[in-house]
Amino acid sequence: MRVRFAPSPTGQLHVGNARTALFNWLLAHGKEGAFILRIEDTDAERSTLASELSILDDLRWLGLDWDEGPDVEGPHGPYRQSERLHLYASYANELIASEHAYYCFCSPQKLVADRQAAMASGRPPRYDGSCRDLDRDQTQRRMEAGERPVVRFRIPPGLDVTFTDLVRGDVTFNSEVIGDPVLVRSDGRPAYNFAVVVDDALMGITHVIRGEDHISNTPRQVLLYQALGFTPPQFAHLSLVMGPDHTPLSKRHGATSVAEFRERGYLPEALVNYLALLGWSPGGDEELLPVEELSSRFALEDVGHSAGVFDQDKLAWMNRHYMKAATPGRLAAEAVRYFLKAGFITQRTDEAMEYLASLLPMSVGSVDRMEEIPDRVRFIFAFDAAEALARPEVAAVLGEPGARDVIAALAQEIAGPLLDKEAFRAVATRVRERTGHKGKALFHPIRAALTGETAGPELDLAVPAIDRGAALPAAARVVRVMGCQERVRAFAREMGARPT
RNA sequence: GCCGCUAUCGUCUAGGGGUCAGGACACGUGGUUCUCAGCCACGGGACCGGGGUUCGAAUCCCCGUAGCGGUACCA
Repeated sequence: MRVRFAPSPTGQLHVGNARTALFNWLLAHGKEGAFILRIEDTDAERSTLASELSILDDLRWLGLDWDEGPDVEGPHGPYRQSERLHLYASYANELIASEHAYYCFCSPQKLVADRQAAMASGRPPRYDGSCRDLDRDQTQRRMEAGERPVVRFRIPPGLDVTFTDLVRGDVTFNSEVIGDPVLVRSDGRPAYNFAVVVDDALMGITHVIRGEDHISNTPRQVLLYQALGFTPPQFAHLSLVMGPDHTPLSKRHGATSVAEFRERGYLPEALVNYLALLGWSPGGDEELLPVEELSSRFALEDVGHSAGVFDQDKLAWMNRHYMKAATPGRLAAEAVRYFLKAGFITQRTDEAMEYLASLLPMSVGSVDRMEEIPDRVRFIFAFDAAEALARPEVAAVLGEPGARDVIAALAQEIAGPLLDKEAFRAVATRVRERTGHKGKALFHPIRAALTGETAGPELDLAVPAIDRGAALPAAARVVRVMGCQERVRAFAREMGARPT
């Protein structure tokens, strides 16, 4: 089995295309087939090398490695269509010689006019065949006169073309609705339908798994395989990915490219797991499956037929799951960029990374993506008593019964750094004994004074995290963290300046 | 317009001539907790419409309808 993914390098890798790549990869991986990457860059105006590089990068990030492709090469290369032009030219000549194809001199203007006329009268819009029967001399003369013809494929009339789609079953098109497609453009570059057939045949592709938008191209490709003397591969067409409003997933629905999801802090295994289940079901009740499990269970027969809506909420849920499953060290490596961006860390030193790793378990269960983590622990790095008290919800805590007493007592009881849960508990106990307040009346004011917030991670974790941060040397390159003792004193001072 | 594909909770889906139509996300309620989030429990929620075949249709067939795709010298 040989499958392929053949993107056009005209932008970033869209999640819909990533899913197509993934389904191909899962199939090959589960059946020990080969996964080939081919770059379809015959559209010179829109193709860029930067886009090719970013697509390769995104594929690698997702873990979809390929056996043959533009960077690794292989026995069927080159793997960029722009480097295979001689092959298309040679097969085009062969088709012209066998009269499966012919030169066409019709102007674009005529084609547009014909198409409009056909639509207006309710007929299928297709090429009218004006140049089908030009004789060799005429063709020769016009080419010598400087006209640049296209090469068209001769579609046999009145023929039902049926192919078996591995997802949908038999699909039939009548050749009457298919106009003679352009194989080679007037500038000599091959058109998609031609290049794809030549390449898939020459590269020995056995299963073409692609988006449903190609299903109506398939009959002309099947005919082309036959004319060229190649055996057509098996086809499977995947339904498309939609936005919540059931229109094709696009920018206005939010993130659509793999690069964007990566930037926002989704883990690749979360995106892979989510995408695998969009349009395919492994059958059982479990949905959180490692990639090896996905590939061993994947089968085209179990792929759904209908378009699927991309559900950001479910992706977020899976991402939470994989963030919780990841080790702190891995998470720190993945999330450090967001801390650098927030300015909480200024350099990736070993101490900074270690400190980060210690912070992540308390914050990771409550965010959807890694980019949200710094905000969840912002209280550690950006404490300011005056600012905190200026906020209504924090000021309101002071109005709770006994809150001022608790804070005053806390200011006296904290004698040094609270480096672990036990140290914090001991202080909290002494404050409780001194003030007689417990539960919410005790912890709510403590939270306000120590974090400057009214909500956040549990204090057992948050408080030691603050003082461990405060104990970090300047060389750790973590922004200065104010310790708990200093915090509560500052808070009490500000509180004193605000009478009840 | 023409051709093609598709149709089960809001979403992703399982199932498939007789089922209490199952699960997950989301949502609601309760519990846990100093708080938010999380976590746990419980709950509401679906077979596009109409015909036909059949003892029986969500399931098979036909016709509609709707959505999507194609209808290029884009891919």
